[in-house]
Amino acid sequence: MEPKENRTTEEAILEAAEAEFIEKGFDQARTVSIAQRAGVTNALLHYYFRTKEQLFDKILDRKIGLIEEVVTSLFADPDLPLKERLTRVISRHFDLLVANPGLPRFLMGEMHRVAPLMKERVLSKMLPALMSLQKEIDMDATHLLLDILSQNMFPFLVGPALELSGVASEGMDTLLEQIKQENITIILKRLGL
Amino acid sequence: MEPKENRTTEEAILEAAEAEFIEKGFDQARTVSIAQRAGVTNALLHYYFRTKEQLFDKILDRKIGLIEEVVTSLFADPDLPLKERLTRVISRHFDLLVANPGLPRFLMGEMHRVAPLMKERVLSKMLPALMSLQKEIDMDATHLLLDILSQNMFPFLVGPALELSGVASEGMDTLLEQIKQENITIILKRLGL
DNA sequence: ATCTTGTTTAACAAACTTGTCAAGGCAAAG
DNA sequence: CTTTGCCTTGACAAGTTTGTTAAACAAGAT
Repeated sequence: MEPKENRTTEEAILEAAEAEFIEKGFDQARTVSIAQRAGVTNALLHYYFRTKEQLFDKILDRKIGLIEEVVTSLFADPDLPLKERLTRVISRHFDLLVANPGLPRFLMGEMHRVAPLMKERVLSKMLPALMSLQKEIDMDATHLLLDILSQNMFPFLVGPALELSGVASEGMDTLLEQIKQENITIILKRLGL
Repeated sequence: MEPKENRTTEEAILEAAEAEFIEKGFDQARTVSIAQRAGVTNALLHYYFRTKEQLFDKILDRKIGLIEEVVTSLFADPDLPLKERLTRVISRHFDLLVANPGLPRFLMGEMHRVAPLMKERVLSKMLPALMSLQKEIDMDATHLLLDILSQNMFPFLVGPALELSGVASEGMDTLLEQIKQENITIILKRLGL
């Protein structure tokens, strides 16, 4: 018999798992809670994904994939002006975070699980881009990249806790856009661009 | 009868708890493990500190206290030149992190527990200093402060994971000093100082 | 010496969580 | 219709972890 076209339940579980894991982190996430969210029993969850960790890894894979996309954008348009390339990287990275506001906190909290995969899949792809970038700037390229990540991620790390200095959700869109532009300006200014 | 002078066991438990909590976070921390580290039984731990959460709160109090110290240094020498004051704040904050390298990761991971206490004890004290600082600079003072925190904390957040770009522990001291000076320069340059 | 108060221990229970199992259901193939 | 293979379920077991309890212990007060 052909594999039945029952992606729905599997997808439902994956979506529920993604929400739960990002919301609560691996430790606080409960498999039964995920199953409930997906509208299935816990046994079914374990039927599709043997263990909690395997389910987690599936989710992690998805998210790392998103970051890979941004990283590969470092290669794109290799003969565009440096200023323009950096602007795009910062912008795309920030947009990624806007679309996944919980991602920074999730990755940071699960760093010990994330690091190996990150090193293997992302850092290796980043290396050539970093090497060529290094030829164009004075400061250490790795350090620059870390600063970009830092500056972009930090609002999302502290934001949920401090409610971004009391700003409600109304002006959120414009505030985020403002922060993004600011981050771009700051990085470019540091390189004298 | 006067309270017996048996601070030793209580302190031992507190120290063990601090190590365990910062090392593993609240969820992964085990009360029995803390008790073992302190060389006592788990029952004794619960005798001194009723619950795991109460013990955690005691530790959190200590750490928040450290941050309070740095924050209050914003008030110190109110008629020192702005440049000098900022330099001191960045420097003291960075030194605090050097002395407590696990603190950023700990605070970030436990943000949901940290945030309320942080808001009440630290942010309130920060407000007057921020108001007066705002009169002296163009950009948003809160944003500036977040950037300072961001820039200082990030190396400690990603450091343990990436091994700080492969740098071993030998050159660590000088590397940290280098990063600190860099952070100071970057912030000052942004303000045109 | 005995009482009292704070300390310490071993054993225990209660709750929670992950993961398994045996059995039934359902839809297409034969 | 029956077989076959995936899907689904309820009940359950096994392990962990927090927190309690009753009883013993040490030492100063009376």
